[in-house]
Formats: sequence, C-alpha cells, structure tokens
Amino acid sequence: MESSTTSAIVEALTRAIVEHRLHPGTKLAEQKLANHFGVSRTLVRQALFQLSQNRLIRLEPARGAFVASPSANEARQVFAVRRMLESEMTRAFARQVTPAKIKALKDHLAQEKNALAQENATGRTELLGDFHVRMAELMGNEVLAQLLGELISRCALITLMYQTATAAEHSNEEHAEIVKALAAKNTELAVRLMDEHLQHVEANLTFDRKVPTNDIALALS
Amino acid sequence: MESSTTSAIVEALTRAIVEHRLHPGTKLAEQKLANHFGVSRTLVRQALFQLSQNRLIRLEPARGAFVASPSANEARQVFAVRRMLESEMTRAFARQVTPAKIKALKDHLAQEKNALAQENATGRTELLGDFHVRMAELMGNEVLAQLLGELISRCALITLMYQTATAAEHSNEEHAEIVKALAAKNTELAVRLMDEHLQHVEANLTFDRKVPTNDIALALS
DNA sequence: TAGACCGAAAGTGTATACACTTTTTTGTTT
DNA sequence: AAACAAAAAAGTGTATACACTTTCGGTCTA
Repeated sequence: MESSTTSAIVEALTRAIVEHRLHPGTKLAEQKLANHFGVSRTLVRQALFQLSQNRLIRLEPARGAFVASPSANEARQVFAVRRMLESEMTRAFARQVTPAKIKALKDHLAQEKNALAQENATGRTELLGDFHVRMAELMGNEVLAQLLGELISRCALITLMYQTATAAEHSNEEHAEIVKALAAKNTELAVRLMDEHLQHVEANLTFDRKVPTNDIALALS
Repeated sequence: MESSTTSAIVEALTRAIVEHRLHPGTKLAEQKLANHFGVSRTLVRQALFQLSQNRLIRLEPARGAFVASPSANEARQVFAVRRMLESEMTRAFARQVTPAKIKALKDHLAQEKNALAQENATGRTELLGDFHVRMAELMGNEVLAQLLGELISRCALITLMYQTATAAEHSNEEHAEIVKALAAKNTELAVRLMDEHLQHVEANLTFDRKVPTNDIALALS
C-alpha cells in the first residue's frame, strides 16, 4: 500500500508470522508481497532473505519462500541451548549483581505484569522473552544479548503458538523468584531456578496445530 | 572472472578477509567485485548482505561495504559467551559420552595435528575451531552446532589475525586433554579444562595491527 | 478413471537501467 | 598556497526487463 523500506517489510511479515496470521507452510510469492507493500520485488527479496536468516521462513531454490514450520525437535534443541547458556549467564550475573541492576529487572517484572493483564498474546510473549535479553544487556555483553535475542525469537513461533495464558503467568512468577534469589545473592539458587524455569516453559509447549488463513493479503491487512 | 554463484562470492570474500588479503576498513565497491567475479551487482549485493550478517563486513547506508574491524571488546564478549556455552556443553557431553563419540573426537585431534604440521594459518585455525563444533554435532544438537559455528567464525577474524603458531599447538594439546577427561568420564575436570582452554585462547590474542594490501583485485586473485 | 503429456500461466533468478547520494576533481578566489 | 564551490565521476538504491523454472489445467491415451 504505502511506501516502505526493507526493514518495514521484514517487521510486517515477522508480526504476521509470529501472530499466526500467516501459518507455517504458506507460500510467500514475491510479486504479491511487492504489490501489497507498493515496492518492487527487489526490496521484497531482500526482506525475504533476511527473514530466512531469522528462520522465520525457508527459501527453496527456484520455488520460493514459505513460512517456516519449526519442528518439536528443533524446539527441544533450542531450549537445550538456552538452558546451557542461561544457567551460566545467571551465575555470571549473580557475581556482578548491583542494586541498580536488580531495580532494572524489577521494573521489567512490573511491565510483564501489565502485559499479562492485557491478554495480548504477542506482547505477552515478547516481554517474557525480553526478561532474559534484559539480563544479558545488564551484564554489558551485547554479543550475549543479541545471541539470546536471536535464540528466543527463533523459538518465538513455537512459544507463541503453544503457550497458554496460565503458563505465561507462571513464567512471570518464576522470573520474580529468580530476581529475588539474585537480590539475595544466592547464586546457586538463582541458577537452579533459571534452569527449572526454562524446563517449565519447554514442558508447557503443546505441539498441536491450529489452522489459520492462507491468504497473504488478508493476513497482512 | 568466470561465472560464480552468490555463495561462491561469499566464500571467496570470506577467505580473502579471513586470510587478511583484505584488511579491516577496506572498501568493497560493488561494481569492482561484480567485474572481478563476472556477474552483475545483484549477486554481489546478495553476497555482501550475507557477509554483513556474519559480521565480516559492515554495510553503511549509501556509502557501501567495508571489511569489518572487530574490537578487542567484542572479542572479549564473544569469548565470555563461548565460555558460558561451552562449559555447559562439555558437561552435557560428558553425561552422554560413548566410545564412538570419543573416537570421533580423537580422529579430529589427529586431523588437527596434521594441519599444525603444515604451517597453514587458515586451515589451522579452522580445524581448531571445528573441534568445538564437532562436539556439538556429536551431541546431536544441530542448533547448538550452528550457533557455535557462527560464534567461532565471528571471532575468526580476530583469532586468525592474532593467534601464533605456538598458541595453536597449545590449543591442540588442550583439546587432547579435554578428550582424555571425557573418555575417563571425569565430568568436572573436562568442564574445567574447557573453561581454562577458552581463557588461554583468549589470553593469547594480541591486539596489534598489521598492514596488508588495499587492492581488491590483487587480494582476490 | 487414472495417469502421462503438453502448453499456458505464474514465479523465481539475474542483468540492466536509471534516479539519487557521496566522493573526487577542478577551477576560482582570497 | 590554502580554502572553498561547483561540476564531474563514481557509487549505491530501487525498479524494471527478460530468461529460465516450476506449477497448473486440460487433453489424450491406455
């Protein structure tokens, strides 16, 4: 419709995929997207390539782009990596914890509570993921923060698809407990809580499928 | 010169950057690259975008592509992440170790020794990095393997630039010790050795600069 | 009716064209 | 000779053109 840059297209498609307006397997034809966004295929192709790097779509040579359908197995692998990475991150965080950092995390917890009240599935999941990224940022390690962000967005599709509202609330409570342990400088408790937390999130994912629309124009409107 | 696909361009440029035929800050003009590879700018742009995702180059809007110059600070962050990730990976590996997996690692150690003898800096560094990726693969976690691969290639520029031959030999010995600890099912020893190993690698990086050529055609020839 | 074959339509992959921006060169002024 | 300005050159960003591949519909055949 209106003029858009590549990153705008990426964002629009990301939202549509992550909010399940475009469901796994849907074909994303370049010209249709180009028409919809009012740009040439050139920009659409750039956007699609970027999305394929984020694993939100998969690019098949000469066949086109399709919304990704991450497998349960991949989800398990992602969570295994997160557990490895984040338990150690928690330990490192505990070593260099300060009152200011605790405050920053508590502020985030408050935001989470807000989002939970609003019943908005997308914003909810995003903020719950951000808690983990926030920790990385507070440690001053941008590489870690970015990596974790990618990892979380990589399973966002799955998480979003299958996380229930009560599970989300549970997450918030567990985050709070982790912060409490960190504030008390109880390193090993914090590490254990983080590990268990991630196990819970993973365990709460249910791998049934729903059937959303197939129509690109409708999904993006 | 001859016809090439996008990935061929990516590889050629990667090699040139990683082997320091193209040094940090060098401008990579699209048309010049296109002429050199005998393709249109379209393919070159795709390759450049891909390289920017790998952090080997940085893309400045309307100004072009430049070979990246990773900072010492970034290198430290990358290594901090690797220590977090890989100490836990080692622990997990120890839990599910089998004779076959030990054999696979030992085979890799032999390859490393070979590469060391050949005095080839690039192949050397590549294989030393692969040891870590190999472990991830043997655990059956592709996500972990890929992530680690990215992480290692991300600091490949730095590692390659600053790692000496004796440091490389030291790495090989430390790898061997790690494998020995794993074979003996001494989990905590293996974890500690891995952590120390990464600290050693990091400590051995020296952040002085050399001054290679600036000429694209020459560097790629 | 199922399946193979053919042609049209749709779609992707690469090259090229052109507008706009940045950089370099050149000429002028102080 | 240094500083500035304007023009030219080089380069990037986006659109379009066209070749080649895949997909789809229909027809023919067993």
